Amino acid sequence: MPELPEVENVGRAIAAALIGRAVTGVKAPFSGVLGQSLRATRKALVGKQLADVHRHGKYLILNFTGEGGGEAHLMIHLRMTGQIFVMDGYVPDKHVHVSFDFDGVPVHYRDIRKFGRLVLVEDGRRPAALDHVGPDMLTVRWSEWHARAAHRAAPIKAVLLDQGVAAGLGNIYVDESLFLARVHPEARPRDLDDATLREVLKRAKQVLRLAIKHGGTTFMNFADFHGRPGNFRRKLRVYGRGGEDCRDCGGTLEKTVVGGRGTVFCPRCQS
DNA sequence: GAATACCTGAGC
DNA sequence: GCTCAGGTATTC
Repeated sequence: MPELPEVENVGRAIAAALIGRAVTGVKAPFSGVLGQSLRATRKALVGKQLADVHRHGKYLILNFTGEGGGEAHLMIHLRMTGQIFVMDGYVPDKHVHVSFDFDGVPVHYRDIRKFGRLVLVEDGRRPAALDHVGPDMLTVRWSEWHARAAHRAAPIKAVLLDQGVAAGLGNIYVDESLFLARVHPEARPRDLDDATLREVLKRAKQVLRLAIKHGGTTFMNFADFHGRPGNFRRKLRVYGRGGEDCRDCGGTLEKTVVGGRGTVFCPRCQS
């Protein structure tokens, strides 16, 4: 499941491989993942070159510029199973829904569940589509996050997943952050003191940074650009380990549902 | 603020 | 053949 670290790595890979190259063609065997028609997408992108790649939370925005100064901005959200491949010899299968040609370099968008979207937007950094999305989790300041989160009565896990508070955490890294901060997923932010909340934010940023460094987590579907899995999975402390031993205290990790999501935590360490 | 729709593959 | 997984938009 791509969350902020996986999206960051995809964005970096796209930037490294494609900046300076122009879109020369777009095909879409399944155009349902496009926010606009294939025709409109072609019209906006063909002939323009990739100038930079911007990430906000789990959203990527590819910014294009044309010869005559025209611009286009393609916002990508991979949701659950979206992948982008730029590999020599890659043969698209039935899950590849859109393929771009960048001056002869093929770029494929693959998405088993078709949840992801590639949408043309009007702005390269803060399009209207992101109005309801909070600041990026990696860079949000304590004061800003505190103002948005500290009064909330919902379980802290739900608040961390709420992209309107701060954007980027998904189910994996929320469970990991709360374990590292030693906070119970059902604890309510308004009942927690500032030192504890500060610890949660600090640990969330720490786990995101570390996961970026390790190429992200491959659990079900994530693979980088070249088809390689991320290797953060072996660093996971709780996610996917329900019923197994806590790596800190040796107790048994518990699996429950919080805010409608599968949740793993250590009842002894996170009290 | 909670339930539902969107999808498909994996694992019973 | 059924259930589960889950990010987000939408709807109650």
